[in-house]
Amino acid sequence: MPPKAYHRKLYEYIMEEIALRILKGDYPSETTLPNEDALCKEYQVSRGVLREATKVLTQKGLIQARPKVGTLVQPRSNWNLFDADVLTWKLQVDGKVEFLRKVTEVRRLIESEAARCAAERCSPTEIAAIAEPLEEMAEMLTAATDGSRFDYETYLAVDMAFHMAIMEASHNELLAQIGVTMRQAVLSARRLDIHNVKVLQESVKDHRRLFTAIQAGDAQGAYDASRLLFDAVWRHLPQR
Amino acid sequence: MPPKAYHRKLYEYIMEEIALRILKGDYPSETTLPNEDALCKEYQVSRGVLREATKVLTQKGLIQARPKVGTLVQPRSNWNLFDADVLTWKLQVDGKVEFLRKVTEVRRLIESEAARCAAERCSPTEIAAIAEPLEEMAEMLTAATDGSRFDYETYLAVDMAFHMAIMEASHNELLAQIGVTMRQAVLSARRLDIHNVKVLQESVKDHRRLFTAIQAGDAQGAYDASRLLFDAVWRHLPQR
DNA sequence: ATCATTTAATCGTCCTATGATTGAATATCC
DNA sequence: GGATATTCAATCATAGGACGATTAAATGAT
Repeated sequence: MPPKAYHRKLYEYIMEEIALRILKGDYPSETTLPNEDALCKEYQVSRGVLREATKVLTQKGLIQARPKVGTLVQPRSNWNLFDADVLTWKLQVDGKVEFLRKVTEVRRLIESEAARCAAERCSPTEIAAIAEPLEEMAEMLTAATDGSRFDYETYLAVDMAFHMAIMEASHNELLAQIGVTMRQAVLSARRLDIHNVKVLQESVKDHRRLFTAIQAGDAQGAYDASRLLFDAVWRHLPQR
Repeated sequence: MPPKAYHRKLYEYIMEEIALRILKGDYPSETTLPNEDALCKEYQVSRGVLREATKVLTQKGLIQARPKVGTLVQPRSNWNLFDADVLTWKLQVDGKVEFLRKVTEVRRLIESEAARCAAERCSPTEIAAIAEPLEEMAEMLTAATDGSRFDYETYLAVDMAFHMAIMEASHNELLAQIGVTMRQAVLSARRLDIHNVKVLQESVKDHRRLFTAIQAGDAQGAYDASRLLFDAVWRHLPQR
């Protein structure tokens, strides 16, 4: 069953397989998974591999093994929501819009605060690291006036670099990591989202305003600009 | 070596053992751990157990295994900071004060926002769930005027219950989980901190103000009250 | 000197056997 | 008959050994 083409480790494949089945409800909460031997047969892997997969899933809060009774699927309230994988899985197959709104709520909170901190604390080097992807974004969009040859994937990567640079500049690695993880989770889940170049061109103005405020050391301005950006994100969120 | 008294699983013991040695610098960043056979001998466990431990540590971002070269200790920038274990370990043996300040910074951000959301959204049931531990806190402190028989551990648990109830009432499980995890990490790391009953009695007023605002649906008031509480925490943080 | 080949170290995977834990069935005793 | 102790069986937990896959480094060929 395990396709030869995967370069990921076998246990990662099995882990995701089981996780998705839990997410989809194939293995309902509060019930037990098939026992280890059965799972090994089903997925055609050794017990060692299976156990590595389940250990990690345990750590993510999806399951909990007990001798004699089996491996229990944990209720959603136990899931480790700021595990990058869980977040991605949940956004992909689960509640969709409602949860996405909650993630966005937290992202706005975190990233705006990071912007404020960045304005207060960042160094010239860090300012340059923020400026560079910003310029690239602007270039890509002006070059895209003809409508065609616009590489959306690349644009997303550059946009990500811009925001990551700001979070790094907050000098609070905890803040940065929360923000980056959530941004990545959302990115991978909603890839093909805003294809409207015009909307993106609008948003560049706001990006630039955010950068200018950080550069000027204007903490409140940076905070406000970041909130503004998220207001736009909020508006483009799918409506229920 | 593994003490028989542990009820934790063996791999958890080994995992923590290795993690702490990484934290303490016994296994420096960018170097490789001893190979699997050597580690098995050293810790007197089977390879399966060792591998379960390393899989989880990989997931936490502390190490990364590659064939032929070995298991590399990852730089701190790769560590999964909002993994509850990593957070606890880091607070226990690592940078201490500086990192604690950063955690507190994020906690204030998260918990205050949660308080705001709770004020806007919480149900009567949830209000009751917040009120109960608050009353208990007050009782414990008034009963403690004689100075002696004050159970600090219990008090901490009740205080935790109060704040957890608020975060639950935010109706954003993501927000709640970030807040709760950080609070627990800090709790286990700094247990014996404020033993001054008088300080606690002061803080009850602020707790009550926070509760009243939530009960009244006063979002801004709840937010402000929460910030005030954290200002007090901030003042009692060890000075460098 | 450059490139291809071989080698060896290490992790990756599989297999089988045995131990430990614990819920449930059974037997014992009052 | 009911409570308590005992036995049983299912499941995970741990051990140990064997072989495969990957790849950095040593070696050899051009």
